[in-house]
Amino acid sequence: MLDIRQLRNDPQGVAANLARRGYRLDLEQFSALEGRRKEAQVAVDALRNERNTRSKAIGQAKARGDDVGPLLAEVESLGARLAAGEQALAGLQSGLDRLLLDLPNLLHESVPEGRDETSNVELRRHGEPRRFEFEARDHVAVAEGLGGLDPRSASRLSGARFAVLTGPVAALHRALAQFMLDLHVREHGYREAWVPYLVTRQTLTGTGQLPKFEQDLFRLARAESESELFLIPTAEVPLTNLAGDRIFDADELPLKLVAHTPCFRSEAGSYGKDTRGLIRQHQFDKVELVQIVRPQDSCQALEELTGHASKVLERLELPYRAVALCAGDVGFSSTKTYDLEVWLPGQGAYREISSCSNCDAFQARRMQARWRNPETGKPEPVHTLNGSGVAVGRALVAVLENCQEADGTVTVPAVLRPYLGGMARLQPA
RNA sequence: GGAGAGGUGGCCGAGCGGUCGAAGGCGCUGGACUGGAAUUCCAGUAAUACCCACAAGGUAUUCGUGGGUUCGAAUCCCACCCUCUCCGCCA
Repeated sequence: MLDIRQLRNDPQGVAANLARRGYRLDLEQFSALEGRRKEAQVAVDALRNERNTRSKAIGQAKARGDDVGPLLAEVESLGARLAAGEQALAGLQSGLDRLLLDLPNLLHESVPEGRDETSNVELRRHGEPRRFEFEARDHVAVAEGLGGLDPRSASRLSGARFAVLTGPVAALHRALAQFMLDLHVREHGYREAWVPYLVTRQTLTGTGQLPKFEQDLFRLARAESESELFLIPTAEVPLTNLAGDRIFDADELPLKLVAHTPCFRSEAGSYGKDTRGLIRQHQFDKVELVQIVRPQDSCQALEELTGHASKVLERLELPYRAVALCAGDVGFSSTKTYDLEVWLPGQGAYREISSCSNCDAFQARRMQARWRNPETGKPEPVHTLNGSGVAVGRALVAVLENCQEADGTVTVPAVLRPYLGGMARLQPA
């Protein structure tokens, strides 16, 4: 959520910033609505003030033993007028809230211009894509060769975009997640967390997935109850919301959290994209990094967090590149995002495996995550960051494709071997 | 699923129709004391919105959430959510 004060003080500037994303902010609609809301609120406040004053007078008269009949008569029509005013105000307020909740975050000035991913800026490359002396297969072929992928069963159980992994492939998947978690906890100073995979509408509103992107989520309705829960699309949601409704002391920050969770996405609107293999699934595992920091620290924190995610790929010896997302490609809640793209020999392309975002105060304002700024003594929004460290399913794909051998085996990256009982090579069953 | 208790400010906790944004304590901040500190003493210390210069000052809202009763609700009524204790069931 944007700071409504900034929207009032500098509407042109806000509109110009959002325009970089390709988002058109209707300033006239906003200022008309905001003007009417303000008017209604002033009117309602005045009526409530009158009611409070008169009620107090009635109380005092009663205490003295005076006749309150005339006083009651004076107050007779107040209730109806107040109720009408309050109803009008509530209507205007909810319209304004909805408008505000639907506005994306302002972009950081360093975000490059551009409409879509073709304008993203490559920052650096790490590692040389390996030269294969045989034709590199894609991860589906490699995994099936190992007898570790069962697409028929997956679709029989759950339909399209689900996977069943078995044997060495399932073990490799588990090893990857555990390695990442350990790396971030032991070397990068994150606190391990285990969190709910089902969350409320309010929680998803806090991080920005709702109200606008409900079609991307799996929603669970509970029988004979109006209550509902959603499957998390990323651990960013529960982890970041841990800071919600809190006021941190300065010395409690930064708060660095990591969790390994499944993620669930309905992938509405992505029909036909990445239909083969494990790239795009309704369910996948991810190790997620979240930082809650002081506002002055968030830019630096984004660089560090991206470094933490990069380290995963470096330790796995996977070639990757880092890109800065351009204006049109930065997500709703983010002010600035770096993507890490891993080299996939099966596709001959770099594909996203991590996305690291600085959400500045945008999420903090939505969920009331604050810290007490020693300089002002006041509670002020914290800044929140999140990043994949990294997507486990895609890391599995990357290892299978990059570490495959001509004979169909897969060389296990050295850092994963301790998690596989020392196994150095995955063999066909 | 059955029985009971409860949800109040950064935290703990009193209040149970009117002057209650709410006693008391903890914590925090400032001051006194001290060579410096601890202890002690004094004072201050909620958030949000609106008027307004995001100052001072003022108004409104907020005592789990949403409704209701009332001139007036933290306090009474209804529904829902959540927490805790005991019993049952269960990975």
